[in-house]
Amino acid sequence: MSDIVQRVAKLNEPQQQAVKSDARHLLVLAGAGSGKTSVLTHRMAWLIESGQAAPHGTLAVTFTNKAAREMRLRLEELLPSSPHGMWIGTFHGIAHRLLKAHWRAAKLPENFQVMDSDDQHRLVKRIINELGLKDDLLDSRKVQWFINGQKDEGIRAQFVTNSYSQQDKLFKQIYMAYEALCQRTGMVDFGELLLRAHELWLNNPPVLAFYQQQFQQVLVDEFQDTNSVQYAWLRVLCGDQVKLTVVGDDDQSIYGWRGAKVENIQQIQQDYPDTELVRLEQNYRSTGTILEAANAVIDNNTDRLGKELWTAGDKGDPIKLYAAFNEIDEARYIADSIESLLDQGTNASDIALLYRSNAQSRVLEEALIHLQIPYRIYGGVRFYERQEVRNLLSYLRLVASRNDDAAFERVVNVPARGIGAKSLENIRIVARDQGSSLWDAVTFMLQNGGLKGKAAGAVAAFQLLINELDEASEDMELSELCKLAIEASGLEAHYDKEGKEKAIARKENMQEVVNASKNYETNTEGLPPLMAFLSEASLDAGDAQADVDEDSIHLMTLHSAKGLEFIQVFMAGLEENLFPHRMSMDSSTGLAEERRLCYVGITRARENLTLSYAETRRLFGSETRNRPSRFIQEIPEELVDSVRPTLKTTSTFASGNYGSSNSYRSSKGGFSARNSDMGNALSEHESLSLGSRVRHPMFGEGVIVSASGQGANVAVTVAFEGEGVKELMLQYAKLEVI
DNA sequence: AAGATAGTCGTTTTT
DNA sequence: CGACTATCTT
Repeated sequence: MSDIVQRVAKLNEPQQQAVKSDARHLLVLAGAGSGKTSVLTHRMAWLIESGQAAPHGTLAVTFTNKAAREMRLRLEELLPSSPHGMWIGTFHGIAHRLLKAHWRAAKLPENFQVMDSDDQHRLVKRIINELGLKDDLLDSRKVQWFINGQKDEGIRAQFVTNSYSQQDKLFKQIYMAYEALCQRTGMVDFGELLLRAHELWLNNPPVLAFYQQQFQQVLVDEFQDTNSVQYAWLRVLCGDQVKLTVVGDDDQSIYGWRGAKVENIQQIQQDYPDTELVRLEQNYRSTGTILEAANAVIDNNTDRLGKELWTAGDKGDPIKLYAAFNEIDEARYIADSIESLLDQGTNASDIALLYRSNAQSRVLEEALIHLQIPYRIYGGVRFYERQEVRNLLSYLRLVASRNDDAAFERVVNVPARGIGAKSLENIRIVARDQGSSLWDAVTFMLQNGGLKGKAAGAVAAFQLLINELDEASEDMELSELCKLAIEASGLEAHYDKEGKEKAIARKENMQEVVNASKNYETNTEGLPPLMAFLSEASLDAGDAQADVDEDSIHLMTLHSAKGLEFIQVFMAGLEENLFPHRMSMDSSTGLAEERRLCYVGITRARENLTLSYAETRRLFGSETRNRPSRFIQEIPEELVDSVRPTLKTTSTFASGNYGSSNSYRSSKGGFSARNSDMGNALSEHESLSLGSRVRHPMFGEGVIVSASGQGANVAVTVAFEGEGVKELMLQYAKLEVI
């Protein structure tokens, strides 16, 4: 106890108030870098050490697995003994745990399986087909989006508001069929986990009472990210006994698109008028300059709860801004900068490279590889989303649950064993007609001669394979079962045949699954190891599996960067249409959320922040020109140091694509953006600048639209009239200025 | 039935 | 550009 008292004494005044509060409901509004996680973990330790909560009576909810792991780690440092029995996890993870424990009360099969969004999308497509609704106008992804949106709001198919719109009626019809199929095959999607967990409380008073008895303290991190169901679930759980602490920051609400409701912060004060409010506004993370920039940007949003971060620290270095010719130039600049940081002795792990969308990572990676800078990507194509990993897991899922249709469809013919589209279609029809899973349909068809010779044999062999794996699993460790599945399924031979680099990587990844499974051979909270492993695979992206040892820089989206901090931060791609992203630009709420995302990005930096944008960017196969992001302009000029000064220019930025030289226009007006300064690439070639008209002996006349490289390696992109866009090395191309 | 090839299409963020 | 589909050839 004395230990924690001493530690708490080191916190600042409002932090201590939050940690020690004995209010029944506590709302902590915590700005970026104000010690939010620290307050949360200290409070948990405080509550336990002071006897206000038993370890197993403490429930802490986070949004990401990373955050949950981090919290556990920090608690281990604070508590004399490891936090045994505490409930720490994501909303989804905790919902899953509850449903596994109370599957009967939740009206689920004991071996229900969790679907990820890819499984879900396939299922939606299948239903659209089966209902005979396949139509170019019906976008399966929109349907998926719709279903998830309804579930986020806690609305089951039958309660979807009736609408006269033809589309809404269709959506509702598909949702109904989807719900029925999931129930029939024991499949649960992400939204369903939360919805069921909520219904578990509502429909089973004894179960609810049990947990209300068990939990004395519930704590929620990143509360601004809770959606309607999560909030409802919390409210029911807390009843009029359990104490609730929530921590959040309305300025960091970046998941509105996924149903998150910032309003929950106000809602909780309405629902519980006695809620104690503590604000944490002192920032301990960033320099004065970085903080000022962040404040200036977020100040452009209206409807904020109001909060101004301040720091007692130094102003620090100015923010760097690099205006790149194109995305390759941008990547090169960033990689060069990182290299010199490393040369100066910065740890790679103190450097982060952030971007708006995953698609941006490839070019950046290439530049890093070129300079042999070790990096690690979070997110992107996640480990458990890789094709070979999913295939392997599908075999295991079938072992765990024969009714797992998603897994069945995925691997019944992978590797190819002669069960083609026709056979599968027949199986689907039987399954639909008798309302069974695909597996049961096959069993039925085999008994009744519903499948013809070749396909019948192949399907029977497949069933036998799964059954044998199941039997074998009885007396071997999980990792051995994985190994056996790789061999017996034929996946190993399948990828062996490809024999290329890719195939080798695939086999390595399958081996990685074997390794990962070893962690689940013991200590699985009462679940059978296979079950525990599979649900973890669905609920956790598997980021933790990547090589943790090497000191490497971090690459990730701005979204995944939330909650983290780095000494050096690079934010790439600050261009209109990319950041803010074009998909969120047509509404003021969308734009405000992009701005909060920018705020999140800026506040990740402790000492140095480098922003960059590219004047032209190759995206979706064609060259695009975008203006610098409005967020750049929102940062006070005096805080920014332009690496390549922006001058008035003769060119303008077209807002859309342009493919030929015709659409490249010169104009006097508009935005200030550099290009005639010629920066690194063109400065030695005095007569050339972006926008220069040139003549090539072969291609004729054209306009220079971008340039990159240095010294002898300057490359220019020229839009030739009639010949299209070409990239030329300046030292070889015989270009003549007109 | 399976593989190869051509052609189309849509492109954010994540548990 | 690349993931997915439709169509072809074997």
